[in-house]
Amino acid sequence: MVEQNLDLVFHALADPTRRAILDRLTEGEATVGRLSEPFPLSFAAVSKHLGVLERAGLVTRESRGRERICRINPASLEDARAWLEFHERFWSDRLNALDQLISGTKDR
Amino acid sequence: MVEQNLDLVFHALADPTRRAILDRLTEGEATVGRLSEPFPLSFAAVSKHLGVLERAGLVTRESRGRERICRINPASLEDARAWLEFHERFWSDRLNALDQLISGTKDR
DNA sequence: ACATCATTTAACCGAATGGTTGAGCATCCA
DNA sequence: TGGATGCTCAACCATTCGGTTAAATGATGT
Repeated sequence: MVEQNLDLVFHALADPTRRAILDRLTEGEATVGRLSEPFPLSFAAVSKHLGVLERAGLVTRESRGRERICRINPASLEDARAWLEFHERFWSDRLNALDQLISGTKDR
Repeated sequence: MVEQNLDLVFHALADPTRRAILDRLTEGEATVGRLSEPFPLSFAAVSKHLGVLERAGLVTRESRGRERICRINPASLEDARAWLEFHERFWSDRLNALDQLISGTKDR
């Protein structure tokens, strides 16, 4: 559940175009057309990227007339950030202790 | 540079097997063989996963005799965590302001 | 009604991913 | 020396990915 969500979120974030889209969305909501402007990509390609972001829960698309306006949904980021923060902190805290432990016990 | 590193790190984290490997490595260093034990995968598959993690800078492999011992390198996580934390905080801070802005320009 | 605009969907393509098996390379040990 | 062990590399396969163009859907405006 959370695990699979992490798959989707990390996968979505692993693409520079998608991260750029998210960056752009931090300036405020935008339509698909407006979002695709800065990219040398087809309209459809950006729409696909938005699909990936939406499936990961990072972005919501809402129909307004014939446009679809996109917004960021930071909630999904929280899972990923929590995972990273936990692991990073865990490792940082343990690093010295681990080194000592390792050199003392050898692998077994 | 940082951007490309984010590609590699997020991509590496987008796979449950690789996250499990990282989880396992938090318990201490381990050889490739030991790491592959809990997975219903071939040895070579796990070795490949470790390659992905290593290329992302998340893991280091060091030869020790005929074994290769793997360790976590939390430094690379930092980039990803920083990216996420910045964006999440940015969005959280902006969310209310955005809502107001939006409901001001359009009815709600 | 009609043409146009905004967006998605479908079909397709080349490249990358995640997996396999099997060969190859060091290293350890009897 | 020779055989087993630990691991990587190469070749292969099916699936997914990121992109394209073209057709389809749906709302707008005249």
